[in-house]
Formats: sequence, structure tokens, C-alpha cells
Amino acid sequence: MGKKLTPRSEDYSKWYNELVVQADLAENSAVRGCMVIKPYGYAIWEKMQAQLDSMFKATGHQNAYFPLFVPKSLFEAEEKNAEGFAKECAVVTHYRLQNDPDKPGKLRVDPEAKLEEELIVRPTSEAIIWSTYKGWIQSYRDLPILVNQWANVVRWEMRTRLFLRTAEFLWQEGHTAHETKQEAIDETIQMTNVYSEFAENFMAIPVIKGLKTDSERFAGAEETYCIEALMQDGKALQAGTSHFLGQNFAKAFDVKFTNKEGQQEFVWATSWGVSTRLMGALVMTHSDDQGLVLPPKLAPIQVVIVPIYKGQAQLDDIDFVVNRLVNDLRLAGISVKYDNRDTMRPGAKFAQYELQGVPLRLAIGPKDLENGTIEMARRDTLEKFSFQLEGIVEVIAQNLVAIQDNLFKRAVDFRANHTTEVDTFEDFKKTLEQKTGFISAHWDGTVETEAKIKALTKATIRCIPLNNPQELGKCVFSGKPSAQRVLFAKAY
RNA sequence: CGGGGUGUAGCGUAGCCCGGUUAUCGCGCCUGCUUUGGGAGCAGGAGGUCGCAGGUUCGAAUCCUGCCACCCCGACCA
Repeated sequence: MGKKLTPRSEDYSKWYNELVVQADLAENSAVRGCMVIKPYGYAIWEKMQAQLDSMFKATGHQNAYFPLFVPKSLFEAEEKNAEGFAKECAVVTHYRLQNDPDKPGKLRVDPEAKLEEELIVRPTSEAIIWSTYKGWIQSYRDLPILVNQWANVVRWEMRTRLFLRTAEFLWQEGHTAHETKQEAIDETIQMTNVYSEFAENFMAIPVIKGLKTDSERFAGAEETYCIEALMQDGKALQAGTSHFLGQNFAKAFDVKFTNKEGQQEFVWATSWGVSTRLMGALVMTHSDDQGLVLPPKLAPIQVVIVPIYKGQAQLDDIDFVVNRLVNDLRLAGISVKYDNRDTMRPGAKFAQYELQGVPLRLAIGPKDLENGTIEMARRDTLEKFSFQLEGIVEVIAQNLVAIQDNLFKRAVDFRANHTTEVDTFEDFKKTLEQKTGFISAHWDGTVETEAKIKALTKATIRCIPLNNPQELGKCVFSGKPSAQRVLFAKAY
């Protein structure tokens, strides 16, 4: 395998190779920073999608789909939102190619085929969706609208990072419309909670729920709620956001409704999203030198069974036993792969499934057949145990639960060990350099202080945690009075 | 977009400074035999527009120019 894979080497691309490849595009292509998600990686994304989708449905949402292209006039309607995204938009200006008269066999953009109005490839869909909602909403009886979209978006970032900031990425974006401010705020908080439950219960990634400061808030939002996670290299990752949009988009797109009193009012809005960035979070939270470590609830393959044998006769005997076990496991709702390929030796298979992060590996050979046993290896701890075949399904089910719990506990411990309260700027800098992770410190609440700290240390305020204990103190930078601590970190 | 680095077979690389037969090595791949409780061994074999485009030269992976992509550091961001 060559190089060691370590979570701190920042050589994450080695694991990513199992999941994706960098898009290898045509020569002279201006497309960069995109990724091809391989089947195994996509299978993980599908598991995540399925779980999130069911959580969205359980909270009353429906899926819909809106166009990829946003006419420029719509895009610019909500000024702050447009301004925030303007610098990273792909723009369609023409709609036709033609043979190049100067270069035989080559194509060129037909200069006659210029669009009247440029189309923006959506970097987010508020504009196109709210221009559509205008036609859907007249009365309070039309509200709320609780819609989610699974889509791809394009953000032409100056600098891309695989999974964490690709030029094109897959995500879901919820866009809801409400009668009252409180209802919209409740929705925003509800979806923050959905995200945090998903991250913790399914991805086994502990997250801090909080509010963004003015400078980190989504362009066009009144308030941005977020979940912040801590990666193994001590950097923070914004894992999901939920925005209370106030009436900004309703005003920009003139979306009014008649309330119960017969008066015209602007609609209240939210939007919320998580993306394929979460797959990066999964890798950077749990993986080790052996490769990926997947939480059982999101592993495309939860259990892999590897036969150890000499000759076809032994394999036949093992097949007989294992086929029954596979059947029992499937009946128990456990996804299992029996890898009895004769083209790869057991050791190579072990290594491959470790790289892929399969939570449990079973090995069975002639000795086991004699003794009625089977060997089980845990991916999270790399421990091996021998069990009686009798009752093994129950043991496997228990171990899958144990792995899920252990991954979460490990990540919680890591975060606890990398969260530090500091009260002086000296300690702030020292902690950031030597220990990394989250720093809990007092802040005077001003944009200026936040910017200065960022300029000096590269650390930003990740969030003001929800339900933050109020505690009088002095700003770690300015010394001015502060009512609470906030969380700082270097972020991706 | 600024600074630094890289680009040679599916992957990782040597060669480049100092131009000169048929481009190096390992892994992987294919065939055969032997193997199989932690990444198999032996034998044979296939695989290359040296990132792209120009230029210099008798001759370019090597020198020059431009472009593209990727990585790291900034600014920007989910």
C-alpha cells in the first residue's frame, strides 16, 4: 500500500481514492475542482440521503425539483444573497455551438447564439424557488410550504478541496414558507435539530449546535443556525446550516399572502442544507491508518465474510455454512457480503475491507468448521474474537450497535480533549498552535474584534452555542465586558 | 487571483540541472503452474500522444514561451 494513511497527514486523498476520483476531464477543460463519486462512495451518500429524507418526511416535508438555471434578473433580486454569491457563479451566455470555420473538426461558440439574458448555474436555489413560490401563495391557507430539493449546485470557488469544497457538489436544500415569524424560527431550529440528530445518531459525529455571528451568516439570512464538528486534525467543519431568512426573499420576490384578518403580509422563510461535505466529515472524523472507518448505520456493507480454504472441496463446505448465515443475517436486516472470490487471497481481502471501512469482518476456515466457530474482527478497534456459530447473528447485531456507540464516544472524547476554555489572548494563541481544536472564550460581540482575531490567528468564531450558559467575563482580545463564551477554531 | 511546488503506463516513481540508440524501477494487470488462518511464489506477457500547444535544435521527457490541471500557503466559501 506504500505510504501510511494517517488522519493527521492531511493526505486524505488516499482514502478518498476508494470513494471518488478527481474528475479527469477533457484537455484544456476549464472545469476544475469537481469529483467523480465512485459506486462505493455513492452508496454511502445514498444511505445518508435515505436517512435524511425519512427525517425530512417525518417533519412534514416533501421533495420537489427546480431548474438548474437561474435567470440573472431573478438572481440579483435579493441583493445581499446575490452579492454574497456573485463572485463564484458559473454563467451561461450562449446556447449553441457550430463548426469552427478556422479549425476543421473543432467547434466554437456560435456568436449568433447569445442569450438575451444570462443564466446563472445555481449556487443555491433561493432565487428560483422564491420566484416560483410567488405563484403558489395567495392565502394563509396556502401556507406553510415545506419543500426540500435534492440537487447539485455549482460554486466557482477560487480554491477547491476534495469533498469539503468542490466546484460542483450534491446536497439537499429545504426551502419553506410560513405565515408567522415564530413559525419560521421554529422551523429553522427544528431542522438544526434534525441535522444534529443525523450527525450524532447516524454519522457518529458529535456536533455543537449554535448561531453564526454577523460575519459568518448566510448571505440574505437574518439568522444562521449551524452544526459544527471537530475533525481529527483539530480543525472545525461546518457540517450543516439552517437559515431564518425573515421576509427578505418574500420582499425581493414580492411574495405576499392574505392573512386571516384579510390583510396582505409578506411570507416568512427558511432554508437549510447539508451536502456531500458530510462525507468528508465522515472520513476525517473516524478514519485511521488502515483506511476508512464507517459507522454501521451508514456502511453500505455492514458485515463481510471471508472464507479461508484449500481447494474446492473445502470451499464448498464453507459455502454451505456461510450461505445459511448470509440468509439469516439478511433476515435480521443486516447487509452482508460473502466474498468467496478465488482470485484474491484472504489477507488481501482483509486489507481491502479495512480500507473500505466495513464495520465487521467474519473469517471462517476448516478449523472453524471443525469447532463450529467463526472469527470476527471489529474495524473500529481492530480486535479479533472467536465465537460459536450458534447464535452468531445476535452477536453480530450487538457488535454493530457497539461499534456505532464506540465511534461516537471516541469522537466525543476527542472533542472534549480538544476543547479548551481560555481567558487570555496569550493562552488563546498558545492553545490554537499547540493543542488545536475548539477554544471557548469570551468575546465582546463586535465584528471588529472577530476580524482582528482572525487576522492574527486564522481562528474564526465557529458559533455561539445554543443554550450557552451566561457567564460574565472579559473579551479575550479587547478586554471589554462579555456575557458569554463563544467557540473559536481554525476551520476548513 | 498572488506566492511556492508538481504533472512520465491504472497507481507510485527514476531520468530533467548537463538534449543523443528501443524512457527506469516497483505495485497493479493478463496467461500458466504452485498456493490460500493477515496484503502469495515462480515463469512468461501486455500496457506510454513523457499534462497540452508552440518554439529552439540534425535530434527534446530534458532547453525556451504560453496554456491547463492538481497539491500546499493566502484572499473567498457549504
